[in-house]
Amino acid sequence: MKAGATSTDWSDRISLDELIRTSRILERSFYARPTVEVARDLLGKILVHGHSAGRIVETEAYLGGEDRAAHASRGRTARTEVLFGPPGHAYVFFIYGMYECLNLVAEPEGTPGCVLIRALEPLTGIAEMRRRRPRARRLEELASGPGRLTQALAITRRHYGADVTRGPLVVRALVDEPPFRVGVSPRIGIRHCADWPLRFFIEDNRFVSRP
DNA sequence: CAATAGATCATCT
DNA sequence: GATGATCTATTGC
Repeated sequence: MKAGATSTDWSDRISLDELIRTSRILERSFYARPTVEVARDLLGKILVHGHSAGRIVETEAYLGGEDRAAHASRGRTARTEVLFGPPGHAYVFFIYGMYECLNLVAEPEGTPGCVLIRALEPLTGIAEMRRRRPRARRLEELASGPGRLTQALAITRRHYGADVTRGPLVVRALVDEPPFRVGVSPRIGIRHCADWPLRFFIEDNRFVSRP
């Protein structure tokens, strides 16, 4: 693909078999670190659900305590419970009456913090993703956005609390991860702490939700 | 292009 | 009863 072009090539970039053969599941210790580090290091990792998978190209860190944009800063409730539990689990919430957002819990158990997955570069199971998001006209519209990627990978609130170190929803690391530059910016679509630099993305990647 | 309205519900005030 | 970590279609320049 040439830089600047958009893609209407809907074929898989790699087979699921080869993807699994050339990657390893991220263990829980990866997530048991400061949220900002986990958010940055999740870039380039592979999110797999069933037969569909995509490369994480954009994330945001949501902290506890002073971070009023984070759900956890409002305290421990039924919804935010998983944020205070052990790392490496999914925090999925419903918003705007229509969309689900996927987060991965970070920090050691007892300390809240999570990483919002904001955009994926589709790799495998693209036909399946397209079936779930028929409105996507280009590959760039398939999973670039927090509401879009959960639709594309069929992730719902049923995955609330799911262990992403095992099971159908997992995150893997390529053994030979291609190098990339990391960009940093304020988070998108929030009202509190709107200038904190907690959004991370792969520079010059066409699948980032907003350049 | 950019700006804006509408969809629609869990959670909290 | 208001708000929100969004997306899409539509309108207007």
